[in-house]
Amino acid sequence: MSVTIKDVAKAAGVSVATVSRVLNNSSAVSDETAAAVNEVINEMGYSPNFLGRNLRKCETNNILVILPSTEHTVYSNIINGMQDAAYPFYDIFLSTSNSYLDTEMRLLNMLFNRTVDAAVLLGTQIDGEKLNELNKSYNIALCCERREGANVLTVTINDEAAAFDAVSFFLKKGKRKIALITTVTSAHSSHDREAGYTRALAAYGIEKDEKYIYRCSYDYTDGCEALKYFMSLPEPPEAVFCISDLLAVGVIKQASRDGIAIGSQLEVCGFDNISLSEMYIPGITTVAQPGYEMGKTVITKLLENMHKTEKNNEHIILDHELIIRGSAK
Amino acid sequence: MSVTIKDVAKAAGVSVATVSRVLNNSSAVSDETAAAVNEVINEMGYSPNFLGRNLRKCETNNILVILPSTEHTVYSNIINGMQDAAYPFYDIFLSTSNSYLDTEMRLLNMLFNRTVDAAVLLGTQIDGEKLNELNKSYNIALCCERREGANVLTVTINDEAAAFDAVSFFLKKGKRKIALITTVTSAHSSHDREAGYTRALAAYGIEKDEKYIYRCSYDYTDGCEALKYFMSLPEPPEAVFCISDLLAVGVIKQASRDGIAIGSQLEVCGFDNISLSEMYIPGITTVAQPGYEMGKTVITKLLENMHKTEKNNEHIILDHELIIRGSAK
DNA sequence: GTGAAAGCGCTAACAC
DNA sequence: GTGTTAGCGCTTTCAC
Repeated sequence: MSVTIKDVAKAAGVSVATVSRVLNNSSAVSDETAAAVNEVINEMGYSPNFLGRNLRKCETNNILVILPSTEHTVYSNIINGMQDAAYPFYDIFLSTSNSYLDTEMRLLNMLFNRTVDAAVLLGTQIDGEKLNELNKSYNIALCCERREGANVLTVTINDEAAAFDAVSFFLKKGKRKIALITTVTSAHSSHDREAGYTRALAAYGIEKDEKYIYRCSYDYTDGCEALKYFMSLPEPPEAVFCISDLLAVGVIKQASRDGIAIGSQLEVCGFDNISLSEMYIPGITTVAQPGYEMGKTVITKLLENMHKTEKNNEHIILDHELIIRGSAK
Repeated sequence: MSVTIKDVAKAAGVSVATVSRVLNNSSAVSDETAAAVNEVINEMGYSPNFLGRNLRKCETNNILVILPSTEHTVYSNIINGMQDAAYPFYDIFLSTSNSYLDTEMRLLNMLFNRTVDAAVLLGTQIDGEKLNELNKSYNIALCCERREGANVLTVTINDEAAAFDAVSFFLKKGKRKIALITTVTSAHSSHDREAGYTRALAAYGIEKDEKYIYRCSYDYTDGCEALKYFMSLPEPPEAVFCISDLLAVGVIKQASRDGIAIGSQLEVCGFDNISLSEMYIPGITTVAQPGYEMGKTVITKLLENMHKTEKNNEHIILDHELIIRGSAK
């Protein structure tokens, strides 16, 4: 196999303890010895075997991040924030669950078998009770999606308030027939966003009307179908609030096929501010989450938890922002 | 700490060796003993510590995949293919380098310190010579981007031929003034695609004209700038071949601002077939890479290499496909 | 079919 | 300031 600490010790004429001290910048070693050891390390191309180190120290300095998918660019900023918060003490491993509970649990084995010290879940299928149980024995956190009943460190925006703001934007401009496109999933953010939609309407004395609500999946083609449905109504909506940018894209794409003028005849607002929303024609008005900050925060707090006896299981809420573009000016 | 194999052995009244045999489904253990041990394992909620196992076996069953970024959805299918090829024997860890050589080397430490058994690089900054050196001591592979001088297992499409096909598509339709938008990076695919562009023109007796070539970065705003430049020419191009879909998006976005009709007045072809290219208005004609198959292939071949004495360092080339959409019919 | 024991590479407590 | 040594949790060889 490869060169070990023993080989280095022998070649440098010192004990393995001394080599270990040099590796860990332990103070109690003379400059000359350190220099000599380092020289041997370089000469031999020695790299410490972390399996030995980790076993001994009972920690790996690795954090697992489970993404629902890499299909969406929503997570990009979050990941950058996470990596910046972790560096240089921890490494972030990304893995994707494709939103399957099975896959999530399989990935969490890395937590159970000590391959990683902690895990962050971005949109999990695991229920609150199970999360609480996991949180007793392991270091976990949620990001982007809260989970009902989970008393676990969580970082999100206030989805209800964000949706309220988006829909209020339409209302303030005089729109009254406002549709909603949402998803039929267990994702809590969808429910919260619908609640914000409902509250905004109520604030203007408008009752939620199920015929203006289209419930579907996440795909952009669902947005296309939604638009067809809305336009088939006797009184089509004047504005559509979508709980994701991808759905908004579908709406606009279908509108372009059907000759409906987006921004004038029909206004559209998305959610997430993925890079696509700026690039699309027209640009898509949307709600931005502070992704980088969310990622940085969740890792920072998680690391704190890992080095404390008493865990902080708070739900941290960061500020959202409405980004106005061509689809709803 | 947590429950160990020793605890299980004691509770089950057997030796640790027997517990280990049960864990590894070793044949030489009686059914009764196995059942008893498994019961204790479940009761105690025991999960083997992989640090111990991995140290002992000198392998982790983890593979590191270094992505340039998670900003782009190009990699999504590739990753799915990789995971399917690895499952259930290996886990795939994703990590992003943001195309920094420093970060790549830092991530490769996981290879040196035995945190992972192998690494796959999707677009690396590391030069061929260094890759060859790494390939001597470690298990590595390239995917998507070949590297000049690297005699390392590599899976790509034939970028030169793909670009040739795309540009030939324009030529066959009678277009003669065909522009190219490419990137000034070390990415080999860009050079190969430019070579394909040049060869296609030459096949029609057209000499490459630098005024029809715009060299920039990867961002979609570069595509916007490129279009402005091309339209400022005395004889603007009739078609534009972009080495990425994102650049094509920029071109089309700017065209919509400037009132240039895409698909008729100007045709545009991208590269990669990211999901956006289907969703855009108009849909973007582009070159598709067989992402899933590429990911599956590179992991399959890499695993073969890891269990052989003689490494297979071949360059595997998979088939590309031209996808025709509204931006160039 | 089962157990005893060595040892993977490393760190850290203890001795000097 | 440095060396000796135990031991982290596991697998595996060798006895029996």
